[in-house]
Amino acid sequence: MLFTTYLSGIIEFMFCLVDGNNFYVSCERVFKPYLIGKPVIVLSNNDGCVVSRSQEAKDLGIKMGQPYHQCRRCVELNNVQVMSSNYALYADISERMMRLLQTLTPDCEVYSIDESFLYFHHTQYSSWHEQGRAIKAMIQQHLGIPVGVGFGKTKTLAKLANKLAKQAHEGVCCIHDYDLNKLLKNIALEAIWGVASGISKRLKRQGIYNAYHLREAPLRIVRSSCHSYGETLKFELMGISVIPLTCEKSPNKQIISSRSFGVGLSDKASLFGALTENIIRATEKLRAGRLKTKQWYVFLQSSRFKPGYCHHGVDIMHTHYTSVTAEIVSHSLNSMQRYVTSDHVYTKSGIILTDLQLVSQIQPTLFEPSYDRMDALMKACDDINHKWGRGTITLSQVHQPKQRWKMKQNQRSQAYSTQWNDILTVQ
DNA sequence: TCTGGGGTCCTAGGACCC
DNA sequence: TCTGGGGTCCTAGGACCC
Repeated sequence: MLFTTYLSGIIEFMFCLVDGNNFYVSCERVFKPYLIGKPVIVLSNNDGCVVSRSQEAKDLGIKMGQPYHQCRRCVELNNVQVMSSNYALYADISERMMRLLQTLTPDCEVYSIDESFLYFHHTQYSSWHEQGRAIKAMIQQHLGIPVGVGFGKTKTLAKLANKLAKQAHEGVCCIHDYDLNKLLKNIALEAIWGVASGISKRLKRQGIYNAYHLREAPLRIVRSSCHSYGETLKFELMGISVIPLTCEKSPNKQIISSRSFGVGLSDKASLFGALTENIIRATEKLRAGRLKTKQWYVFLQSSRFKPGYCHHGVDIMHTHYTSVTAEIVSHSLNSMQRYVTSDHVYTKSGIILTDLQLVSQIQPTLFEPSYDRMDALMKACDDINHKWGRGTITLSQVHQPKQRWKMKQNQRSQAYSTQWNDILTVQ
């Protein structure tokens, strides 16, 4: 286990977590300023669940992950503005935000679409709080996105500081400016990064009820209930950095593409069309990561909320590494033939690519076919689709009749920053 | 009526070997 | 009647994250 040397007062380093507030809602507000100050929610694919809420919507009691149909009445009564998710827009704003943060320090780990860990050896400002205010102002000025900034001697403490920052510290908090003992006594276990109901239940059985208890608990106790994971949490809360910053993005270990249809489907053309769409998306990601796969899993499943739930999937082992869409489509559809009967009504399809390998590290076998021409063709298709928009060239021959599996996205905003046709017009 | 999607890491336990 | 011990590898499933 690696420990970062921590000599208080001699080395003044700090981890920092910058996190976009209500990120998807904030992205929508950048291009629709009339949404500012109003309750707004963003829905998941198929307009199924709530995945982002403005503060006003949170105050109305709308929960994260809540099915839309459950809060529809509240939405109507309070005139909540509802948006379908527009991931192209969020991903683009995210990329701009991360690029700005990378100008502050090379030690920057993009952790998710809306948050990054930064590591500072020292600050040129009068305090960490001032540094945080400067970061907030920079993101606000360049992108119009409000962020929270938290500082701590470990990633776990920075994460905690970020949470506190959003509650009552003008969006900035350095956790070491406060009486840490007192503070941790008021932090519930579930508020700690990496602790959810399962682990908290186990810790409570040992008499550990808050962050302070966990930090002070004997190693033997945390080990017995949570193995090395509990140990990591304890050290991180003590201010001893155990979870390192990982600036280099490691290659994916798996790639998933799955979608619900919105309606139940049982006809072969629609189901194979949906599966093909999944495979096209997954293989595009595969090639974008300069990877190939030798093993994958395709599946069809029915609604979990209806009686007679079924899940049918096939594990496919290929003879060699490939990233050719048509090849994966053809093997997958052949294997799924037996499950596509009129007896089954499915609502979701998907593919999981596993056994991924970087193209540069693949050792070809003596008897496998040459992929040079197919790889070149795939690259040309990807380039064209990237330049002229997804779907300009279809990567599979499967007949796609009415596209009944297409997502419901009734309230989607435009792709303001990634599609020429959607660019705002200034009068 | 309507209930998301995409990831990682860890552990227990089975299978197998000598 | 009594049925070893130590090791590796793989996988399913749990737990967590956003």
